[in-house]
Amino acid sequence: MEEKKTPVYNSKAIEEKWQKRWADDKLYESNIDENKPKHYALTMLPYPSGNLHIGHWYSITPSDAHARYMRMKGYNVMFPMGFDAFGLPAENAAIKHNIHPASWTFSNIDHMRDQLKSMGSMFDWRREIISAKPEYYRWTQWFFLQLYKNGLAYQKFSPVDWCPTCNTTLAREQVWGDDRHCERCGTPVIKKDLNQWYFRITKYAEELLNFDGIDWPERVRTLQTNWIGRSEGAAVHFKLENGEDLEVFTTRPDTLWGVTFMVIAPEHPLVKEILSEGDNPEIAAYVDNAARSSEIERSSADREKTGVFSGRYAINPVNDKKIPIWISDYVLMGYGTGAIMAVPAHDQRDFEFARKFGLEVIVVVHPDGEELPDGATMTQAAAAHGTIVNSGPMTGVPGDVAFGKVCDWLEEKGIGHKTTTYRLRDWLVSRQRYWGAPIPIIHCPHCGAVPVPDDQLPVLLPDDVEWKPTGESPLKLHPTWKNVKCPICGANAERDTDTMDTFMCSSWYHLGYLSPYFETYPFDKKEYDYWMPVDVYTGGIEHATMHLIYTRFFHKACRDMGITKGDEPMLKLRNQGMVLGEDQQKMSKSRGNVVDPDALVARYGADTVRAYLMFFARWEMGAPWDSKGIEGSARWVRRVWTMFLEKSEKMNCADAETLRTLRRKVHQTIKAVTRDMEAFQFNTVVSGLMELLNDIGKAKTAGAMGSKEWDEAADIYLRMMAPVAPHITEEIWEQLGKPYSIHTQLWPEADAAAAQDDVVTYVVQVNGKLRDRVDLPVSVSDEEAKAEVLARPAVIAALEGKDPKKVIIVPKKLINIVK
RNA sequence: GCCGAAGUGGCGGAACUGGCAGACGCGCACGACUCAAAAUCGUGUACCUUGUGUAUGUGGGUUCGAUUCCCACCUUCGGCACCA
Repeated sequence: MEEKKTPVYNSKAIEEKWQKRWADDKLYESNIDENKPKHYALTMLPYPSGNLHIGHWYSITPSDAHARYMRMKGYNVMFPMGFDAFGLPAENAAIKHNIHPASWTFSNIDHMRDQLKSMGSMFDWRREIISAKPEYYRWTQWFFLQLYKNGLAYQKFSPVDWCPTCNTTLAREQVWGDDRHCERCGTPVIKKDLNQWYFRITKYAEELLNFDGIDWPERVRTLQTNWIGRSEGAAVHFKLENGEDLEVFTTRPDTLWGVTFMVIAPEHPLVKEILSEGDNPEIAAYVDNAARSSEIERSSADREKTGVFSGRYAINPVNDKKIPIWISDYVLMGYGTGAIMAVPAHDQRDFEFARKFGLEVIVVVHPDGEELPDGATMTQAAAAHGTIVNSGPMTGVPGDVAFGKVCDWLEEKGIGHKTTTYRLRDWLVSRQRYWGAPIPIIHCPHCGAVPVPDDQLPVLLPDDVEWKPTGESPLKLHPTWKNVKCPICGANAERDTDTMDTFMCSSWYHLGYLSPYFETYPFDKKEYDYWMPVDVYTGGIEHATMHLIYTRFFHKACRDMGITKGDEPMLKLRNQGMVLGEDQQKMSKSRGNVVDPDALVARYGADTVRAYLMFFARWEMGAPWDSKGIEGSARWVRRVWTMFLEKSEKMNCADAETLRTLRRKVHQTIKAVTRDMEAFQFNTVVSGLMELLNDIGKAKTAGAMGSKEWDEAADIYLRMMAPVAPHITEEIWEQLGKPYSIHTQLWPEADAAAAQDDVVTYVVQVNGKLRDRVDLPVSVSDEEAKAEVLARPAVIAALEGKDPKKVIIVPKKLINIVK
């Protein structure tokens, strides 16, 4: 038999060929085009750790496929990429290998950029930004100064985890073990108070709770709402014996008459005052110890309560009762005022504390429908909703109005007022590290904190720094860098030696892409007006509370300063889950379960790796890696190759029904795949295409190749597959003699008439159990369907001669007979 | 501990608005091709006590009908403010 061999699918050659061609033709460069609707697709930029791992591919590939889909839908799409290049790992590498963080970072970036290019993604590389470049961090510093000049940045003393041996601040990941010791030297960490910069994100707490006009996942909105943690309550002024004020925040002012003691955080100013007034070893020891616990430990509800009596008393302003003030670490300085009124009868934590230290318990709420609890004998805090008792003027007030009545009463008496508190804390931006954007402030003994003048930005990191193995910040140790003249008075002054939290760099990188390293402003306003806001933002769910709140805050603050427009930076957010190792554990070098994408690309080609990553798990869920499963995607990609390029033995001789069925399936698949693309359900995009390929294969066997239905199927199939597998589809497209490039074609539209089924299968149930299936024409009426079904032998048998009580008909789907 | 999410065959997953549980793929089995193997193609594949049978983490509830809604519990994963 004479045979014309189809060339073997060679992923490497094809991918190199098209990647070069696309770059040469500037196929993915995105420029302002007023004639097209714009689409700004943004995906979270990687940290240049050295190697792209499979998680990056998992995040980026579907984002790229969706951006390609939007382009085929007719949008002018921008899909940029960059590197979030400041951060701790570079500094660790510097200390460990005695290499400059910049050289470590930039060589990692060069490698990772090549890896990113191997994915065949539609990045516009002209728009790349690297946050560690002076041309970028110049504007990070400029933004800091804008926030400062507009009263949104301030300095405050606050504690950091500190290693006294290494003489350095430790990040949470550098503190190990239950005894909280330094990862480098094992010394137990201590807290150290440093004067640090904060951004006033709490000013925007209320607005950040509002998600109107943005399409963000419910779970992210919930996480952010809980993170911000709005509580309505009252501020109440207790008096100390010396007449000083001690303010507490309470969500339950209606229980004020049940207060039997107060608790203040170990960091509370009153504690410092007590310690400064004389030796108190017990309190000092307690405070030291509390400083060594993490906040997560301290806020654990099931932790054994500890505390120490302060020796002081306060006066409850509602009844002039003298109550003891205790110090305990279950009260956090960062929430409310760092002082609480304790109502042990109605709060479980207060109750445990009272029982442990033998403090009084007074019941002030009579829970509805229960016996009045006895403070002396109760074994847990009572429900706090019911009628108020034992509460002077408030006795007898029903629970549902007590809150409001007490607040009014407090305001009338001038001892308190209704207020709202948030769990959200201001954003601490100072880092005692080298590899970050220097805080552009000069500290002058006469003028205070003075902004570095705009024309002197950026404040460059000095290159000639020394790396101590202890991790001490080289900016502090540099002999000359910090010494400057005050820009206002000319006196000898010092630069701020701290750098900024890297979340500051990533709060505005979406603006950086608009016009990278623009010289006169952080971005070109023309580009801003065209591209912003971001239309789709994709990235990991782990960023739900921090980065994604910071960037919203940053945008709103900039809006109020006249820099940005609109209320939100990112209209639509979609998050992916995590790819675990084959052992179902988080991938990490130490576990040895890391999957290397380069090896997979070398073996299977980027198209197969892309297809598998989109197919093997629900994108927003993630899943463990399965190294065998990728074979299925490899087979699919190869089958597509032979399906459309290899001539069939039987050509153009299929019967009409085969062709009609083929066409129906093609148009049904357009509907399904389009719906799933819109919904970010990439696994069913690929499975839908696989299913269609199976049907195309049957049609090919039946002789459909060469028909106009076949040509339409091939054309539509390749266009739908192009976002998933951009290289192979471009190659087949070319070999079929179609016009370059497949990626500039339009997305196919389903023909509703062609997609219409001829028959529908009714599911027949008796009492909810499947008893039969009946194929009926689509045009059948409910009554006709019912008659057909009741005549079926299986139904007659199941009814056992009884009359149906009820027949439920779901049109075109199901008939359930209730007997 | 707190906040959030998820539990479906041997495995990853599918099931659109409460309506056929297991699409698609992996794996496995058998067959075709081959001297043979690989690759490819084809067929089959939830379970059992084979029947008006059981089954979507466990136990309850709502409903004609529940993987889907409600309640309680268990397990796993993400975040918890200096990893990014």
